[in-house]
Amino acid sequence: MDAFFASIELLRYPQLKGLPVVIGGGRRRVDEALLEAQGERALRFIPLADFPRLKDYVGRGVITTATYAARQFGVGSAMGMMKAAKLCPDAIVLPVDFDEVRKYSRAFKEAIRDVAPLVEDRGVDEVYIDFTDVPGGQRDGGRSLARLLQRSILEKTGLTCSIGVAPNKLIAKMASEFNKPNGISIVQEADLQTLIWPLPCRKINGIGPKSDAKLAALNIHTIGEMAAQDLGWLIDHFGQATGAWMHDAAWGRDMRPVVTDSEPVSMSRETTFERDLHAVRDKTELGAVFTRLCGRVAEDLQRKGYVGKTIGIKLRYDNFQSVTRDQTLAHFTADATTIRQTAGLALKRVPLTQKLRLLGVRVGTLMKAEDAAALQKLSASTNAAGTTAEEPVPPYMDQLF
DNA sequence: TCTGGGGTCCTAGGACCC
DNA sequence: TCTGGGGTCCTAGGACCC
Repeated sequence: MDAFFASIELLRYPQLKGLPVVIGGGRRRVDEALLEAQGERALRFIPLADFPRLKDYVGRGVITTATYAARQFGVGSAMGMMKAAKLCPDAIVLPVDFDEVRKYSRAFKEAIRDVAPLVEDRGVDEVYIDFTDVPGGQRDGGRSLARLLQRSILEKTGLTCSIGVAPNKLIAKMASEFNKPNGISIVQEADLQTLIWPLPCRKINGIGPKSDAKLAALNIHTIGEMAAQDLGWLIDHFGQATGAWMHDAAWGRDMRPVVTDSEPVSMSRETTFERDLHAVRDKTELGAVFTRLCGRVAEDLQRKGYVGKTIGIKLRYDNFQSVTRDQTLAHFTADATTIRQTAGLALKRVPLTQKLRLLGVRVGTLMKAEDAAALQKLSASTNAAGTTAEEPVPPYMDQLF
């Protein structure tokens, strides 16, 4: 989806069309005052001059999306708000409306599934579609179907998207970047040398800043240069798995299927404080935040019907260094109190002399709550038969089952 | 006035078991 | 007269993605 979060706000405030607008996180809702003063309904009609500007922003947020007009100023995703404010002080800044984002996310995916059912979720604003067997999918090298999808998404959401069509996910992802916004790009196997090889390695989904820097140090800057390396040489420098993957990627080879359903591995909640907190001096505040995070994770698990076995905490010191601690329970849980207690034990294993800027809680090794319940019953009956030692059922399981 | 939040996957070491 | 070869589970950190 093109500039997804920003485009959603533009539907609500059409008067912002063409202007530099950034959508930013941080819990300081810059438009709270506006909302209070005018009410949600009236906001649509407020004059431009009343919208909050980047230069007035206070807080530690980053930009999640910038409109194309804002990008002209060098402002982009993941950039700190304060830095962006220097580049484009008069850009209008709005907070992410998560409910609205989820709503449009569901809507555009539904529009796609109506046409092509094999869809892999890649986050709120991105999907892979396997349209090998969709009627008409092969016409025009896929262009007809891509156009149909764009039209249908626009009709149902008012939003535009960019589509890359290719023989596999790796190339399709790169192709989708070629014609933004509202573009279609078709890349066939024969186009590898002309369209893919000249690109910087960083364009490969999976090559991040670290790998890119390492490649650059080895004097490899383009995908073509990567493809020219021996498989053995890449393995020597990047290890068996990564080296082999890099070689395949550079040659446009990717056999990964489009995965239409997958189970979550972990659920987490984390927060960056408005100011750095000290474990001792700000003990009360920190404790309250910690408990709230545990409560929210528990809520998420219960709402989605999962239980987990590994409780983890994450914290980030004022120097931005992060540490994590894990603790695995004997039983699955989704109970806030159990999570809080276990996370508390994990927190005790971490040095707390330095100030903290972030605290997070995670629950991993997830299982569907109903499967865990079935498992519980099974082991209970085994116990009754006397084949296994009796295991006490911890109190939080009562609540669950 | 640096640097969000929610995820996945990989690696590597150690404990422990047979 | 020095110490195997699996396998699994757990933990910590880090790269990367949207």
